[in-house]
Amino acid sequence: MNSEFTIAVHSLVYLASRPDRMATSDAIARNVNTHPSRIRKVMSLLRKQGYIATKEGIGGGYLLECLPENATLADIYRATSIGSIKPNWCSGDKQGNCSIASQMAAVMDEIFSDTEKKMLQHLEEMTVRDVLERVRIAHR
Amino acid sequence: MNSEFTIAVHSLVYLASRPDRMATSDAIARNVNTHPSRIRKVMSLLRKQGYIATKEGIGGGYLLECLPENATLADIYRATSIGSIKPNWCSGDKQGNCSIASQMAAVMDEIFSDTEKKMLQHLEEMTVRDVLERVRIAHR
DNA sequence: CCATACTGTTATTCTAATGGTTACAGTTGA
DNA sequence: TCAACTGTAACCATTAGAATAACAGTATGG
Repeated sequence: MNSEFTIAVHSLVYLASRPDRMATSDAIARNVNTHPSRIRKVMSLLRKQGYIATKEGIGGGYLLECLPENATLADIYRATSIGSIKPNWCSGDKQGNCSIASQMAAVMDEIFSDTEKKMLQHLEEMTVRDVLERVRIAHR
Repeated sequence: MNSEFTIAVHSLVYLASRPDRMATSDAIARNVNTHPSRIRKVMSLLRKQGYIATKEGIGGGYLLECLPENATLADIYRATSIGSIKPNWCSGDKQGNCSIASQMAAVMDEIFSDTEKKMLQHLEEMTVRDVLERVRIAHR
């Protein structure tokens, strides 16, 4: 799996932990330990789904728009990494006349897509608030 | 996810489809569309778990040792790709004193590991025989 | 017992994916 | 208008992944 999911979850948890629920890409990047530009790219995806709002200009940054208990990890996964469970590489040969070689890629595709759905059902049960809780408990 | 899982499933399905349940790495590689050496590497993993037997020397190759209806995709995933759901990249800074930055990696680790377990529960319900069936149905 | 046809494994090379960095235009408030 | 932000795209560096080569080990048939 793609690490933009990790970055997105971390960023939202970080925002949720702040009293004003705001931070700049720079502050988030320092906490996440990556480049501000990468944060901005991921935040862009989250903004398009309405989980955060952006304020440009001086005193700007990112603001958590949703309640931490309403943002599920499934939402975040869908916004950042859908399809990433499937490897890029495909086996077989679609054009060939062997039934296995020609159909395997399509069948595996279905299997990966079904598996991802199950994964999402599980991620549906965890929210940004839950993750923040877990972080705080782990910190003791 | 790692494509060795795909190669392993494809190879086992291919073996299951053969009347004698045998094939050389060369024949499997042609069907899967990769290099024989890669097949041998993956088959080595499957052999260690007892799903196939190897015969070296002339007339040798790989033999399906289990019943196709007993080999689940979860078994194959465990043999080839366990842990591959988790990205290599980790956020935060374990040494730092911010509770979020220092704990996030561990919490995400747990989340990925739980998610992988759910995935395995789903893969548990599909066998090599089922995949072969699906391939045959898709071929019509 | 030797030539042949296999597997097992490691090392090397090539390619694609990923993450880091830079650059710069656009936006906003003091 | 300047300074502090975001939005994006482009580029570079690193790493992971796949293909290939190489060769030792093993079994079989002549």
